[in-house]
Amino acid sequence: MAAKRGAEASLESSSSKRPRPTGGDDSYRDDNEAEYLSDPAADAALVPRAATINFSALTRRLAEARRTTNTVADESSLDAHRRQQDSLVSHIFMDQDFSWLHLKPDHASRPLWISPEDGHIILEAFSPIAEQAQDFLVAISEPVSRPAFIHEYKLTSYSLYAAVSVGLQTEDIIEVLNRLSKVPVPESIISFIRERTLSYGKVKLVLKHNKYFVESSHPETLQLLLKDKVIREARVVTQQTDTSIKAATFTTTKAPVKGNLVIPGTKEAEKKKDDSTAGRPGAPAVAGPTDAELFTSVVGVDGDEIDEDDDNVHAFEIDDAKIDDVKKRCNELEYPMLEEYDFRNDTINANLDIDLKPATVIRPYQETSLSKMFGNGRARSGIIVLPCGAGKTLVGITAACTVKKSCLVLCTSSVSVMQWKQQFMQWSNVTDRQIAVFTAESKERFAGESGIVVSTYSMVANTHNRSHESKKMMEFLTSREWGFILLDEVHVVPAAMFRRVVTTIKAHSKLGLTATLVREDDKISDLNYMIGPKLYEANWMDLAAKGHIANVQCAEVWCPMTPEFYREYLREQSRKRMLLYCMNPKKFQACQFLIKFHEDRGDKIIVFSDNVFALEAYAKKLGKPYIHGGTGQVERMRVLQWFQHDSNVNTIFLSKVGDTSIDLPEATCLIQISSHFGSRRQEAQRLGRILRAKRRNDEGFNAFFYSLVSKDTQEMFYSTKRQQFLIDQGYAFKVITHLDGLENLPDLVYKTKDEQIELISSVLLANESEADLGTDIRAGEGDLAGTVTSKDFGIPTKFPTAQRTTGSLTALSGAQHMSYVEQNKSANKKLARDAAPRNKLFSKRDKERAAARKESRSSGRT
DNA sequence: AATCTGGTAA
DNA sequence: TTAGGTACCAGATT
Repeated sequence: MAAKRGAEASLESSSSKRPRPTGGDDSYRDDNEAEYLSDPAADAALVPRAATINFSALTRRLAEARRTTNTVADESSLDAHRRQQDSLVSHIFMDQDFSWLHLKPDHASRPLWISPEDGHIILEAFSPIAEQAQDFLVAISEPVSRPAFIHEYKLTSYSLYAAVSVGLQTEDIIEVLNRLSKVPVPESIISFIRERTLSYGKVKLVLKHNKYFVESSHPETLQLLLKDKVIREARVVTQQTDTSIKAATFTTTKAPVKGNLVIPGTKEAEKKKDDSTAGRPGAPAVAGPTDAELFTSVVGVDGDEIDEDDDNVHAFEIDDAKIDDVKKRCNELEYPMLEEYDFRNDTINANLDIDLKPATVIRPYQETSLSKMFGNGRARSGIIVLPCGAGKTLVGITAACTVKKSCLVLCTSSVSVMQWKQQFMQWSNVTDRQIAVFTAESKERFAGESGIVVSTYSMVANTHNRSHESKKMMEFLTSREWGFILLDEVHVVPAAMFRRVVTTIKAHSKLGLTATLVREDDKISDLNYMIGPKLYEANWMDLAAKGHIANVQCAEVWCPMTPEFYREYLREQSRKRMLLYCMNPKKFQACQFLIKFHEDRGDKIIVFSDNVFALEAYAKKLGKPYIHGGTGQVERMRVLQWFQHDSNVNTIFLSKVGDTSIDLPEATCLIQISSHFGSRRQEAQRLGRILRAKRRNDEGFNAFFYSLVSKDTQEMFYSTKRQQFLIDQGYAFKVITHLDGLENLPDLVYKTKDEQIELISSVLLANESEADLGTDIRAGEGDLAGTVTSKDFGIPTKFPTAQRTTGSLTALSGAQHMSYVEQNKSANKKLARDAAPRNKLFSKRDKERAAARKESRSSGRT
């Protein structure tokens, strides 16, 4: 509803130029305008001046609208919260005035806006052709944010690199872009695309007959590269030169075509089985008539075949020891090398006779991602991004079954090693003898010349401190040549230690899989040359809409701190603060309430706490089983069994172990009570734990994700950061400031002051040196008035009335960019100073702590 | 098995 | 608006 308004507003015309509300320099706009007006070609295609875009007007209107609908709200944190949201909206909407861009006459049917400033692209996701447009945009640009109605993408060097590597051509990109755009594609963008794609995809790194070749269909490009010192020195000059005439110094061969390569598990594979005759040559890998329309008809996913069909390619050999340098160097020279493996013509490495089981059929998006990988009949190295629960494993297995060579699978933990093996057995026809596991416990080896090895990054990356068996195994791994290496959770690979696996293992092609291609450091872009470009990235919302993954309702629950508790918080150092806000009794109660509520609905609930101390305290108090790193294997299994099969155990508590290293059964509700700072990855990974729960519910949500946040603490800030990834995927976080009925919950924990004090003292006694515990007395803060009712929360009746923040531009588009800063810090300090007499407990504790500070911490695990 | 150490990620 | 505290893994020891 609100979003509809936003859509209309964005088409609103604004006839007069107006100064940008944010102030700032206006001059650039006038310059641009003059330039545009002076272009007669552009003018001809234009509609009257009246139809122009004005984002700033839109923004202002929305702000006004909100102000009037929301008179109740006082100058409160909720208000400040909104202000913060506004400031987080992409600056396109705030600072820039694009009223000088001229709409095409039929702009209404075209879904794109393109910013001439920085290559941002705005997609109207409600457009009838949005889906096709999305396919295209995902191929050429980086998704920035994809909430419900308005998507934002950005053209970057890497995204164009990826586009070229999946076979798109420069002019096609420009043409399709122009077709989809409401305004003529700005010259600045066109030249950016030309400039970038010119060199991209022109050079390939190919491993042939055990030798690495730099290959290109443009000999002049190779010559250009050889001018570089690093590359020249890495070149291997063979005495015996090829007789080809075309480029005297290079080897020249026929470029391969896709021919009749068929990816198993696809519809095409089905058809082929029926045909008794040989497959038709040139049949497109992407048979999906689903995206046949706009995108494929214009561009053609296999466009590069046509291009290369009759071309010759040229190559020179390089020293395999210097591969990494060359790759890096090429990247710097803006000639990133695509890595491709011509596995069908590899006669050196033994084939591995595996295939998907006949009954296995892969889903359309899995097929699409694989077709990007195998589009030209070779295996391209790169990364596929799919949400958890969307079948990443099957994509990997299918790829392995397509390549049919020896394959190394690396994952992060030994648990997922077992899972991979199990999945391989389940989906494909590998035999037990062909697949080997290499972990701390078991060091198997496959029988025969070829096979699959599954291992962990740390097993392969560690150099010293190896057991004898491991050493021997590593020799085996490094000495042989792998056709295919599968990197599960690739986002970990840029880590200093793990990145070495890419160079120590000789593999012809690499496929990285991940759900969350983000890191909190800046190393994620290293993957571009270490592994390859991002070949495909699924839109979570799309998959949810189509029923492949669960439909999740996300909410952030604000739990007020009690005054005494908050006072402690203000006095404490950062480390202890964390414990204070984790153990906030209000949070305790909220947690209890939510568990009760969802257990009554019949949900299976997982509660996450990063903090083991808090984890234990919560779990014990609420009488639920828990698992953390220190929990023994036997105990783990027992608890998981209960959770899975016993209808009396519907809730478990998990520490960080649950993030990666546990094979979690299905759950439908997830509650987070403490987490690792601002890690977007962790947040997304945790959410992924409930995505598998796809009850094929036709309407509404079937999974729930709550973040419990102590109000007015740093947690608010981190929480905002953490959500960013999910918000960009289109998830909307609702803010709940009040859980209705919480006070009336029978046997509510820590209801009385006495109980709360008791909690404090028991905690202090138990664990003074290791961790501090929060304290508190009683909630006092009045909740802020919100304006939206529980209906907006999407849960029928009975659910606690949710009060949440209302719109803002982001809300209109479905996202709530939430931001929180501690307001008025000086006031906080004052509060701490003027603190009423603290509980006696504290002064005693202070003394004790001062004494204990000298002693080094003797903390251990439980 | 339980526990310690060292190394690693986020 | 970054450093550091925390938990996990592998390997070795009794």
